[in-house]
Amino acid sequence: MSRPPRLPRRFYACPTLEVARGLLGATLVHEVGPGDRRVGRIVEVEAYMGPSDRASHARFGATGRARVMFGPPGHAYVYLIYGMYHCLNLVTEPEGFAHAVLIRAVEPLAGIAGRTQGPGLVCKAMAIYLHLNAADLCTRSSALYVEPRCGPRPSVGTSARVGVDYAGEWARKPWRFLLAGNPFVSRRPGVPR
DNA sequence: CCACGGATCAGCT
DNA sequence: GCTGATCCGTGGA
Repeated sequence: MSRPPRLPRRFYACPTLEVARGLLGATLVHEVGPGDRRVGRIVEVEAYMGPSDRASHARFGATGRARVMFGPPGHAYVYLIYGMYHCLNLVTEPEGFAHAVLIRAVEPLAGIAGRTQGPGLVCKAMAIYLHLNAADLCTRSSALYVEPRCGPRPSVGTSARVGVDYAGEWARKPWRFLLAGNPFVSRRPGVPR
């Protein structure tokens, strides 16, 4: 019995906007333990475009928590936000570029209890915490990984990124991508809560 | 050392 | 629409 393939490192090494679009419809898997396999379809992501992107944690350089983004692609960047939620990013582009894609929402497929419409809720529902920071998504044994989308290319909507108003013109870049009309997207494009 | 604010969310007005 | 919860990285003194 063969398992579905994991997205390989060469997928993550591609230009970040391509990776972000390519992740939509793909399947995020966290094998927490025996009998606990949490699976969700990625329906909303955001691209963070390196040190020059004033909305990115990489804007301060390869220091502190952001160091993982400067490392090789295909690794998880997990951080604590507001002292109580976690956010999952997937590191993209070749080592040194510090680009990443934030997973903002998934559609529950298996093993998930609770809401998943927002980056903090995704991590809570899928038990993704700091222990997975810097985890490699591309090895055969990794507990966290992404399976490629199967089926036709989905209809993709875009908007400005959420919660980065402090970043000036960078906040207006259309680097949020979502499955148009999917009910598990965190909020409608352009419509505040 | 201390102050500030954040890639969030739930709950309340 | 606004606010509080609660930790940690950054930047200034």
